[in-house]
Amino acid sequence: MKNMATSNFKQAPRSETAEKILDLAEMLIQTRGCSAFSYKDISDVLGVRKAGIHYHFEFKTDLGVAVVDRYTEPFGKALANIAGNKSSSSMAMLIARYAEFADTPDRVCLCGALAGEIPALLLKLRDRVDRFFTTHQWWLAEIPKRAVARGEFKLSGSASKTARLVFAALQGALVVRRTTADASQMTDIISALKSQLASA
Amino acid sequence: MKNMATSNFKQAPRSETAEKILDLAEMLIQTRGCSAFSYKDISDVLGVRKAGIHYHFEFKTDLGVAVVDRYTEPFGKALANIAGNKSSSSMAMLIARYAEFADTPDRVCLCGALAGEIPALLLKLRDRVDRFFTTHQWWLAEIPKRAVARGEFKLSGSASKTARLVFAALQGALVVRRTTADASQMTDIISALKSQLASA
DNA sequence: GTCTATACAAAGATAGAC
DNA sequence: GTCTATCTTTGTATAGAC
Repeated sequence: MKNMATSNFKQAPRSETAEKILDLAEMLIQTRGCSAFSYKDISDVLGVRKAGIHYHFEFKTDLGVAVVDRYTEPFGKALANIAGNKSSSSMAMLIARYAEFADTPDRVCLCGALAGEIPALLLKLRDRVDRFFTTHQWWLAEIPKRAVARGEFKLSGSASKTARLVFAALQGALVVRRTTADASQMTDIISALKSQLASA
Repeated sequence: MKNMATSNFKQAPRSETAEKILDLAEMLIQTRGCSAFSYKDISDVLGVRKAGIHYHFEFKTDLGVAVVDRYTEPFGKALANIAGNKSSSSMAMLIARYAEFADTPDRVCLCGALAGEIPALLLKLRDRVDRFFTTHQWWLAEIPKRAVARGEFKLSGSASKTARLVFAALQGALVVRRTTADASQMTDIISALKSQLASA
């Protein structure tokens, strides 16, 4: 787990079209999943032929990897930021940040969406999803540990188990919310999570 | 929410081949998702042509609906059973049952998998997933309420909020576990969940 | 460097053989 | 009632035009 905090995915600067393709692909994966979207979905919107997309991203898996890398980077920064914050509510900040980041209606966490079809993905992409999850759960354990060290609150159970619960609940909440299209699905779960943590 | 407990999906008796198709489709949806599997995946195993599957299930959506209905029925019965049980550990039974039901490595909850690609599904199938989730969360609120009524334990927060947290955590746990292929992902979350509920 | 025309395979579904 | 042969559309990818 060494150097987990600083693992990064530096990205080459990209053309404007490439960024638009990434935007659309990200949205499509989050709403429909990776297998259910095609280059046509993207080319239709951009007004080029399907093959035009292949120039920017030769294979679909490459496109998927690029989307994940771009998605992952600011997320990791936000977590590091929260961990460094010395104020008294880092855990709440963390949950809020997480919820907000995936706050677009109909979207789940990008990596949550991909995790749902892991066996259908090529290894390269699978690894990215795996890494995203591992990193996040590491942070979710690390942040409360630091808060405890600062005397912010006490921890009853194991930090890593609690971290896993929080992470799973957030990922699951995004999925459940989608079926009912009911925003309270998300807010209820977050409030339950907070009150559980407060008493821990 | 009336009659939620008894909503049922009666099923016509089916040929042996049809049952085999359902078995395979269920497995494929749980591992790869609905969009990522095709009739060919099934016909290859069964040793018939793709069109042979279409005889048993004319459209892919029909197959999906049949899979969900078959999956849903015993699940609902198990929940009703647990709710009726007068022993002292219904909540634990519930969680155990839930975990066990989806205990096959690499599989997530069937409806969790489908929820991940809701916008890519036809309405008929979407409704089934929606109903599964609604029913389950109803039970997850109802079961602790009954336990409280029997003096099994006290409830600090709202029952329905807690129910939503439990449900989301279990769904999320199944997804997260898959990426890491680490069984402790599931057991850690369940144990964290139980200890949270015990203190509630 | 950017895109179009085209190829090739796989998808879902129909019509008809047994 | 059960399955095969076949059709059409869509999906991914290559080769080549501008």
